[in-house]
Amino acid sequence: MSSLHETLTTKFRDLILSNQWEPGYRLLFETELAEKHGVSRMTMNKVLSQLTREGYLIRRRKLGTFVAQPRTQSPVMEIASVKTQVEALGLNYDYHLIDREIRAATSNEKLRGEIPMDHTANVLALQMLHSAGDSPFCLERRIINIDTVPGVLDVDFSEQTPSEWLRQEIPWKAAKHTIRAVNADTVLARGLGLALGEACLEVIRRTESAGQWVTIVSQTYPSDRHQLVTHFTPTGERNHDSM
Amino acid sequence: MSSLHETLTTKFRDLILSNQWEPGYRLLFETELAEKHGVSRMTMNKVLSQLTREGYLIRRRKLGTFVAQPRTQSPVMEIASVKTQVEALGLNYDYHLIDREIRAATSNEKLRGEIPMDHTANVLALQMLHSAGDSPFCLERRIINIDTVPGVLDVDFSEQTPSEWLRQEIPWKAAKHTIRAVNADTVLARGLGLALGEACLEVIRRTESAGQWVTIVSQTYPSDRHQLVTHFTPTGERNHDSM
DNA sequence: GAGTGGTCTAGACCACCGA
DNA sequence: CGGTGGTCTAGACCACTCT
Repeated sequence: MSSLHETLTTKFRDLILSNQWEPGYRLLFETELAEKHGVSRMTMNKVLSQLTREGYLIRRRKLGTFVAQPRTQSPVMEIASVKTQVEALGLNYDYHLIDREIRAATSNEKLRGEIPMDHTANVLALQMLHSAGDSPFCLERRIINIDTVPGVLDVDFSEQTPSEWLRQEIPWKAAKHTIRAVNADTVLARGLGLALGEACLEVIRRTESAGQWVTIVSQTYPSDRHQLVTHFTPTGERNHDSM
Repeated sequence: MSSLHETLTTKFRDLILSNQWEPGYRLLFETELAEKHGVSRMTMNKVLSQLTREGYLIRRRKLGTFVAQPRTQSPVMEIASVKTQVEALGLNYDYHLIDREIRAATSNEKLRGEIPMDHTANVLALQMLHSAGDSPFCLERRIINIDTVPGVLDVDFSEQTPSEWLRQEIPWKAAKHTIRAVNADTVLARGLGLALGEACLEVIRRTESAGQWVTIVSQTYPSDRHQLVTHFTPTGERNHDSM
């Protein structure tokens, strides 16, 4: 934390994560930044190289250094995008909005620790079904924090999935995934066309941006239509696919 | 791939991954390495710093630079270590070897692509039950590639779990996880004390080292006793817990 | 052609830590 | 105290790419 390049690295990273430097923003040139912050060009280069390695910046000769677009194509997001999963299987993707309501957060949602206890404002609750080639593929139940996503009430989610819309709207978000197995209850069985009690894989994703929760989504798949695949290396680099 | 420091970085990384530089091995000092490879100290420092960031090296002033121990404590391994999971719950951990046999790989295992079709040698097949405070917690079914783990046939796995033993024996291994939901069949139901058909979370891990498969393990948990948690950030850094 | 990032060097000073 | 890693600098040359 004490060295010059580390200080500058965290400073720049924070500016990007807090969206004060928006995706696409062109930074000053390396020499200008070095002079402005009173360091040598080598030191500033260390900072910019590191942030480039971390994926925050994109550098192009002659053009300059730019804040990267958040990785919408990253393996993380592949898990999220049901549409991509279905199309990867060579099947027609379709989705259908089942329900949309504006309501208070339930105490159940608060008790699970997903929403702060003192969150009193209403949330937008959506329920939808993703299908692959005429057969149901995934039942999605989502709530959205209206405060953190201004304008969300005006969007018609019957044409664009909330996942797609939010991805464009909220850059640099962090997520927590919880994965578990559940037996199909009546809602799931009817929605997904399964027998009661059939094993399903449920992926719950809680998304944060700038320290605030944005959306919480539960996506439930029939076990025979979905599994998660993850690759690990000893140093902690990982890749995720969905199958 | 063309720059000096990148070439040296991959060269050193390969030496570590292939175990030619074993964990704990002390490298030459920075100045010596620089001279030996005909580069400046700054360039060699870039190489060593990068590999330290990646977790391959550990550097200590005055002592020197050492190859790191593979991360036995990493989040990846936490998923693997059932013992750690149980103890994190504050429960007594115990495990029991149910079955051990030496047999040919089944065509089923080969067809799933987990084992090369031309693998004709026998494998060691183990089946065991992990329990948490007197109640069953996880049913584990494992096969081990005898060729890649010399001495495995002499080990008594009734005292030490194969997971622990293999972790010490095979450093720098890569793994692929497949996660899915299954209904409890008769074997699972009896082993885990569940009703037939209850939803279970199955984690299948295929481990490789130096390009060869080492072990394939399936760990099945009752859905109410286990779920996976994963944290994501926009740049692709991830952390895994198990709950 | 011109300007930017990419890389490398030689040298320097310092902090830390083990002896 | 001495040696090692950690860091920073000033300067240099090159490659790439846009104009």
